[in-house]
Amino acid sequence: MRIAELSRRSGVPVATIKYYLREGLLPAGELTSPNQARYSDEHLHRLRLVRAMVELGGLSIAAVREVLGALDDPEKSLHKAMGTISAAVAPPDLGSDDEVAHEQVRAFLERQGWVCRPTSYAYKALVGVLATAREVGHEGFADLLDGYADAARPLAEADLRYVLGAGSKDEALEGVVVGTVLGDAAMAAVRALARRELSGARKAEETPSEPCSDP
Amino acid sequence: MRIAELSRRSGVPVATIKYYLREGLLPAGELTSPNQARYSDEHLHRLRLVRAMVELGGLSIAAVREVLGALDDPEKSLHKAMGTISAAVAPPDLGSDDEVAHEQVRAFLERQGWVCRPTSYAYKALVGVLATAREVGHEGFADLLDGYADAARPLAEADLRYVLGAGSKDEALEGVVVGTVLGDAAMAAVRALARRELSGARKAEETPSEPCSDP
DNA sequence: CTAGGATGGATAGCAGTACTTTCTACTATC
DNA sequence: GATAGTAGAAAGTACTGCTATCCATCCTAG
Repeated sequence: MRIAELSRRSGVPVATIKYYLREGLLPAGELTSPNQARYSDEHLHRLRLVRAMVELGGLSIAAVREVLGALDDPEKSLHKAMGTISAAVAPPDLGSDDEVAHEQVRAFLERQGWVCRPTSYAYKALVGVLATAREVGHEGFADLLDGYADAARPLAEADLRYVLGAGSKDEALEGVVVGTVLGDAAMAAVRALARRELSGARKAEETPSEPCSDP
Repeated sequence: MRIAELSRRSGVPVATIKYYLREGLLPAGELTSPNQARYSDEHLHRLRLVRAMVELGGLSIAAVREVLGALDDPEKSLHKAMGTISAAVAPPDLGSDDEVAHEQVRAFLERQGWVCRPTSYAYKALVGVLATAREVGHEGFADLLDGYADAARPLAEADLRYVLGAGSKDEALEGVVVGTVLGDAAMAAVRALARRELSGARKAEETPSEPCSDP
C-alpha cells in the first residue's frame, strides 16, 4: 500500500507518518523507485502500536523509540526487554537521596523476598515515590506497599502467562509492551472504578439515594 | 517566611514559584505591604504537593489546577473529588466508538457486580484501553480485566482505609490525591518488580546464573 | 539615614516537543 | 499530457513549562 492508504487505515495524517519515519519509529517503506515506496501490513501494525504508546501510554517520541529498539533487538531477552519497557513507560528518574525512603524500600523488598539491585529502575522509582510521600507528609504511605505487592503478584503471573502464550518471540515481546502500556492504563482505570464503587457504597449507607453518579 | 525561604525549603526556584502563583496553583501570600508578602507552612506544603503531581504524576499545570480546585471545594464530597482526581491523573479521553470494546466493558462490569454509567470517566477510559488493544491485535487483553479487578479491590479498600484514617476532611481529600498520584506510580513500580522477579525466576530455571540483573 | 540587596508584580523571552506546512523534483494514472 | 500522489528535506507552528528582565518599592545592615 502507499502512504495515503496507510494514513487512511490508521487514521494518522500523512505528515505525521512522515514525521515518524524521520524519527525512526517506522522503518522506511520498500522503495520501488527513487521517490516511491510501498508499505506493508507490518507498517500498519507498527504504526498502530506507536499511536497506542503515544496516545494511551503518554510516552514521548524518544521513549517510544527506546521501546521499539528493545522490541527489535534480537539479542535482548524477554527479561531485559521488560526492564527497558518499564523504564520508558514511567516518569524520568528523580534521583532521590532520601535515606529513610531507601531503607523503607530495602525493608519492603526483604519482606517480599524479592531480590533487586538498588541501581535497577524499579528500585529507584519506588524510592522516588516514597521520598515524595515523605516530603508531602505521608510517611505512612510506605505501609501500603505490601498490599500493592500482594495485588501485583497475581497480576504479574497473569501478564507473564499472557505473554508466554504467544507464538513467536516477537509476539511475546509485543505482548510485554501491550501488557505494560495498556496494563498500567487499565489498572488505573479499574482502580478508579473499584474506589468509586467502594466510596459510593459507603456514601449510600450514610445517605440512601442513587447508586453511583459522577460525570 | 518570604519567597526566598519558600524557595530554599522546597527546592523550587523563585521564578517558578511566582509562575505557580500566577497560574493559581498557590494562593497569594499575605500582603504586609503593597509589595511585600508573607508565606506560611501551608504554602510550603501546597508547593510540595504541586511538585509531586507535576514531577511524579506527570500532570500538566492545568490538571494540577483542576485537582487543587476539587481539593479546595468545600461543597465537594470525597466521592466526587475522587472522580475529578482520577480523571485529571489519566490521559485525556480518546473517545472511542468501538462497539465491541463497549460490550466488553459492560460485560466486565456486570461480572464484577459494579454499577457505572457509560458517561463516567473510568468507564470511558476502560473502553479506550480495550479499543486500543483490539486495534493492535490483542483482543484477548479483555480477559485480563477480571484479574485486574481482583487485584484492585483490596487495594481500593486499603486506600480508603488510609484516607478515612485522616483527621479532617481536608486531610482526607489530600490523602485521595496522594493515594491516586503516588499510588499509580507505586503500583507501576511494584508491578515492574513483580514481573522482574517472576521472569528472573523463569530465566534462572532455564539458565542457572546470577539472580537478577538489569540496569 | 542611606546604600545595597530582596520582593512583588508584570511582561517578555526561551527551550523542548510534537507535529504541520511548504517546497521541489519526480512518478503513477487516467 | 493533465492531474493527482509521493519522497524527502527544510522551515514553520502551537503549546507548555518555565526563566529572565524590569521596575518601583521595601527592609535591613552599617
